[in-house]
Amino acid sequence: MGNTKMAKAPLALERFLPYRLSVVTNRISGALSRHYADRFGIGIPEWRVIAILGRYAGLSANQVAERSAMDKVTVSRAVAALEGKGLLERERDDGDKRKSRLTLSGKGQQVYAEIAPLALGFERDLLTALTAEEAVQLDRIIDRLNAKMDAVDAGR
Amino acid sequence: MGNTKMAKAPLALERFLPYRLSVVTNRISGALSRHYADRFGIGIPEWRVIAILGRYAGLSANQVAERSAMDKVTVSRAVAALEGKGLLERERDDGDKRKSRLTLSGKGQQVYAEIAPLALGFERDLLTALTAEEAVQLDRIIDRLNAKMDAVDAGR
DNA sequence: TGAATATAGTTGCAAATGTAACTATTATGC
DNA sequence: GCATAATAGTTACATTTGCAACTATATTCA
Repeated sequence: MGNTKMAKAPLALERFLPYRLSVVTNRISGALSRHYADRFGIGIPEWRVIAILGRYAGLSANQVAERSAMDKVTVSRAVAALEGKGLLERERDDGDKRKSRLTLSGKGQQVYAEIAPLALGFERDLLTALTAEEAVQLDRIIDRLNAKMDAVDAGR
Repeated sequence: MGNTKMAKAPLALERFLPYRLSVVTNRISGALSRHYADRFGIGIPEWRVIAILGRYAGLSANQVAERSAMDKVTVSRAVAALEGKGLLERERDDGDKRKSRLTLSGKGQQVYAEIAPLALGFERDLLTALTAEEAVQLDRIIDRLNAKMDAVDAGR
């Protein structure tokens, strides 16, 4: 104990995990969003709402927020934007008038049908950078980091 | 071939890698930045500039931008903010008057000396969620994804 | 019942960020 | 050596985002 040679690990930003994660993630998100921003004129929040509703029609805005890990303000604005573009319809819930059932319009479903394969193609291409094993590892690692963040958030 | 049962993989947002990466990364960045935003009143770009200059004093703003993966506008604003807070000093380069040598002031070095261990501690805690092996895997995976994005960017 | 509390969703305002245009200085090529 | 192009850094503007406050409806429980 008290090894006097023990230097403090220096902080090298380029080796710092949160930094590294942030850089690579932003590069990936940026490239992906350029795809559909260019072609469809929609941003990430709108795309997420479409992706959710494409699979689970009739959710409320709050349910979309939960499933998309976005806060309700972001969802509210994305929903308003999509409605304005005629891609989404709201229907007031009769049981609880605070809520709305959200569904993609026909046009919205068309967009979903075009974007979903595009997104999956992007993901497939991205995964060519990894071996099948690494893809599995990454998946598990993300789960563990999320679990860790759950714990961190819990103590707050 | 032609397996008629082969359904198109549906797009499940919660399994979609760019989405998963984005969510976990934002959680981590958010938690980390709360640490030093609360205590030191600085944001991520400023923190990155401090981290770089703490190790490499005298770089120009552009060199900081390269090493921190931020664009030059972001760096310019972070530098101006840090200068305003008295954490950083600029010295016009005599050879090339467009450039400045950037260094942390004494106060800036103090802040660096406080934040660096805090950040490393956060990283260490985060890594308790992973085995040593997984940490190595994640490192390699990030490198490969970055290399892939290099290739993507090159074809642009 | 009805006052207090909680929930769904929206809006307003301020801060953060990105793109493009701009200034100042330096390098290049004819 | 001068016109053109490149580079360092800043500024302006438009967009995005996040937080807090707000409206409307629903729930609780005294």
